[in-house]
Amino acid sequence: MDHMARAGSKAWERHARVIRSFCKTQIINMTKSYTEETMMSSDPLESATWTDECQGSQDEQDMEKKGGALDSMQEDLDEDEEDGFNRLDEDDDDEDDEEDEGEDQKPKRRGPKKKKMTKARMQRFKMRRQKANARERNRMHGLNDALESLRKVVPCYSKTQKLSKIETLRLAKNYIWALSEILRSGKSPDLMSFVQALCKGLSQPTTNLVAGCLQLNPRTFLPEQTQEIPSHMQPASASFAAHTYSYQTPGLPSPPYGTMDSSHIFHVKPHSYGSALEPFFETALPLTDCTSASFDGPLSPPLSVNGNFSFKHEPTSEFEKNYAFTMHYQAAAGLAGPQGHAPLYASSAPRCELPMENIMSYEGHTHHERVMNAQLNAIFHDS
DNA sequence: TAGGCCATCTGGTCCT
DNA sequence: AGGACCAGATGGCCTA
Repeated sequence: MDHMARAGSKAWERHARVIRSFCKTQIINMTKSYTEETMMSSDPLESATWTDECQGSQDEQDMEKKGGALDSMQEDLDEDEEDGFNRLDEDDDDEDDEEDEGEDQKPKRRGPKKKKMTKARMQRFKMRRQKANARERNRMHGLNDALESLRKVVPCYSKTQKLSKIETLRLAKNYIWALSEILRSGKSPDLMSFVQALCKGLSQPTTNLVAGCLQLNPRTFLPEQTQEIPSHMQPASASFAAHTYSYQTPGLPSPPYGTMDSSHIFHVKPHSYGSALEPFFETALPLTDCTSASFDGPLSPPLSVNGNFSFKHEPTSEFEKNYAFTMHYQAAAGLAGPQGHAPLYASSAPRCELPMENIMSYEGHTHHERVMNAQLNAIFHDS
């Protein structure tokens, strides 16, 4: 057993030495490559086999650079071959060097029986690597295309202010959940709760964007950190909160994305929570009159998503109040309560008829608008 | 200038 | 063997 252990140990040390030697060589090669790569030009013939996958000048530049690095590495490896240093495929059963092991020994020349990384093999390796890179690029492009498709069907789309990948996924998840909840309950939600559901777990800029797309003031539905849910909110939206936040996936990254527990959402100041839709309802839109408000003015300007709310001020003029959220609000005033909030999916909940040409894409993406109009009309119209 | 986001390369793993 | 998928590393770009 002792003999076997020693033999194993020796074999392991031999293996480790080979690895150390290889790593040292690779580090030297890579260092050389990176210092030379800016001076190297890529092989046009080789590049031609894969630059057709490239979709932009940036890609081409990147790939040329990397190709140069590969060529440089190739040259270094060729040099190493001549020096006998490049033994990538060493046989582990090499017995003739047991006596000259040392900690800092340079890699020794091996016998001719060792396999070499020949130029042909290196060439094959390079080609394989390049093909794999091209496939990976295509795969990621496909993934990005799919993500772009997703961006177009979630309720907030802008070509100029694209949602990030992670925000797109989160918004899509929220959107799916909200729609599912509507299907499950068969009831129309109130708009604010719907927006809250959409914005759950989103960063502030994305929340701004979504809110702006829906022409809501984020301040009215984004809570502050330290306040509690007003008790008088609970009949109206607490059930929604319980629904909405119970499915929150644990372990979301820390801010800016946040964990979005319910306390994070429903911190609405007592004096303001009931005014979530105030800018839209309080004056020009009598809750019982769903036909009086209509506005055919211009669309609002593009939103800023730079972290500041798009609506930094409450609408002051009748024009703003009317225009800020042109909607019809059918409410059973008595059931909606003084704050105008009814249970989210209650049949008596106020129904919103949203002129979708105003609330969705402000960039005139007609297809997207059609899709979203249909979807949101279905939500806020008679269910 | 730091941090966020992104594209790309790369090596590993699994599957066909 | 080769392709798909994945995650880590890296560097560029942009913005606050």
